[in-house]
Amino acid sequence: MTSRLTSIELDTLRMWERRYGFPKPERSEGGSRVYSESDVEALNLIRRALEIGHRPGDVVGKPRAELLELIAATSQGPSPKTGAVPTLESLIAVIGRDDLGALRSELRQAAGVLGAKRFVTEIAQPLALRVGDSWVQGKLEVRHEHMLSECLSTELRLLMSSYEERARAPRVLLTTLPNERHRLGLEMVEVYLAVSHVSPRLLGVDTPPEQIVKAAHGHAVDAVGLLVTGASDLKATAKHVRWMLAELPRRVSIWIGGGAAPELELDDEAVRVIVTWGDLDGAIAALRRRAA
Amino acid sequence: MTSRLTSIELDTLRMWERRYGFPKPERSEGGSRVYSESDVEALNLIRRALEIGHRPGDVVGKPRAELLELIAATSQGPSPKTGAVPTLESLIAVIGRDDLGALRSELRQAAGVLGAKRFVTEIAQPLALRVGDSWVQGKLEVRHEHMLSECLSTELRLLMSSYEERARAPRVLLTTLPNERHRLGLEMVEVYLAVSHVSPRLLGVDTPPEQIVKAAHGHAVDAVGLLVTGASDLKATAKHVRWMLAELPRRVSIWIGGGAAPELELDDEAVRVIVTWGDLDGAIAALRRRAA
DNA sequence: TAATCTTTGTCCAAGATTTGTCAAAGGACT
DNA sequence: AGTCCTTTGACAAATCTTGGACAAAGATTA
Repeated sequence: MTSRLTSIELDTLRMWERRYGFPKPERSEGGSRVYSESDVEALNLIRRALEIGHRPGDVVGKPRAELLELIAATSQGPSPKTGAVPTLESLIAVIGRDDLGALRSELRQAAGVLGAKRFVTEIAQPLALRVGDSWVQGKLEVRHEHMLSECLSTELRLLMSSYEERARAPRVLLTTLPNERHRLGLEMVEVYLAVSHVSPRLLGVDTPPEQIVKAAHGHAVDAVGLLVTGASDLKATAKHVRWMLAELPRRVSIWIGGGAAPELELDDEAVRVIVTWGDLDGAIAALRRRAA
Repeated sequence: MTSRLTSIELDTLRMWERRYGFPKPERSEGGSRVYSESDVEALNLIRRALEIGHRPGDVVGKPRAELLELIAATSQGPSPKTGAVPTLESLIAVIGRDDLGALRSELRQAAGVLGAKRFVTEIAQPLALRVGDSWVQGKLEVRHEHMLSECLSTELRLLMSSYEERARAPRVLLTTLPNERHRLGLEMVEVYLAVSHVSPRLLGVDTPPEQIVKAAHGHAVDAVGLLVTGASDLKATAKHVRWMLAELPRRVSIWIGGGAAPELELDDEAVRVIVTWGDLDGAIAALRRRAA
């Protein structure tokens, strides 16, 4: 029987057996190789180790425990708790050099040292702001902003992946209205909420109001968070929000965040305007009071 | 009476009886074979075992218990620890229920069991396709597609985070031209490239051509990969690509992927049209040959 | 950057075994 | 006669085995 269970080429298996002495299957009467279950399991681990960059000579033949350790080690990455946090200036310099590798590792390190919350408030948000400004001033270009967005997005999602869903936590749906495509801010809020023991439901950007309302029902959320930047059409946004206010149950409040949020001038007690991280803390506290 | 209940050729059954002594049916007065019910059952088990890849000589004649064990071992994975991979149907059902938590954990598990490459080609890409179709058919709604995009994006970036930068690997810049906002495909390609030991540089979507060219220089890439879906303006895209061909160094090739890629009809040896994963493999191989 | 060495996957060949299909010939029944 | 099933022999196709050879990818060095 060919061991197709591992999606490893037959020739490769033979070569490993010849060179490294593993796997060493039993033989049936005719001489055919019969692989044991533990061999198959080990081969699957080896395959994963190879995918993340290890070399066959180093991993083929190692015991299961060691393989598991290897895989776990790289998937979480070494998080040195020491070392200086990079400054915004140095990060901007790295971005200007198109140095993707350096940017990634600096951000990763900052996230490890500072923790999720401070990474968002002290690095991610101000850095995005400053790079945006630099672009306006002509010091950086669009591609630099794109590169930073990608890296920050990756880091933020990495941070998110370590948070477990909490059963009793209040839920907040995060999204933007049509024609508003700034996803980065949403992801920062997502992490911030997760750290604050609120369960965020990120729905992506550019979502029609009726879909937001349906999703609010489907996810049984306690609040809907919208991000509004200067790029949005304020009049259309205000109309959409008013429509949603009428459609949503009364216990669901609407959070409107972003620089352009105050300009909407929506006057309703179910609407909360959020500009600073402090405002967000306030909104979270209000949500908990209501729940209690 | 022929036992066609098993969809096994008559001659084959005879041969098995001759060679392995199984099945050994009773005879009617005239000498015709009369198969028992348990024989039929065993033959069906054997057929399943053969489909998995076992050889007739090894499985024909084995007792039922052993056959069941063999089938169970492979159908639910090599060991009890690694459970079954969720099917596309079950995933779509989870999405339709707005069950974010379940979707996340199913995807995470699938990625762990299948490995990065197979997760992309067997889960992420087909699932995105089917959910898109379901949306068109009215079975799912936009918010479901949004939710899936977010979850897939998270998983893909998680997979990316375990790859280490390779010094000598060829580099490919990944992005889309203006007004093309499908990022998910880009992220799938990013992971696929990383697995293939090519260093991807994801620049985000909606990037002006002159910025792409500058980034290609800044990152010193060997190829520029663009994703073109049906949503793109084909004429504008073709114009942009031709402009970039003139501006980029000759050694930098342009990869054009996505369903709408062939319709561009760009005839240039520096341009590679990529529709299937196999095409991508070919492009990677060509890149390596050129580098040597 | 280019040259060199090591590692590693794939391909090839020749031989042994396994395995499905075909053909021939005989018997039983309609 | 014609049909169906039987037994038996033969054989080609497929799959496995052991090795050798080689080119490509990666790491190392100058």
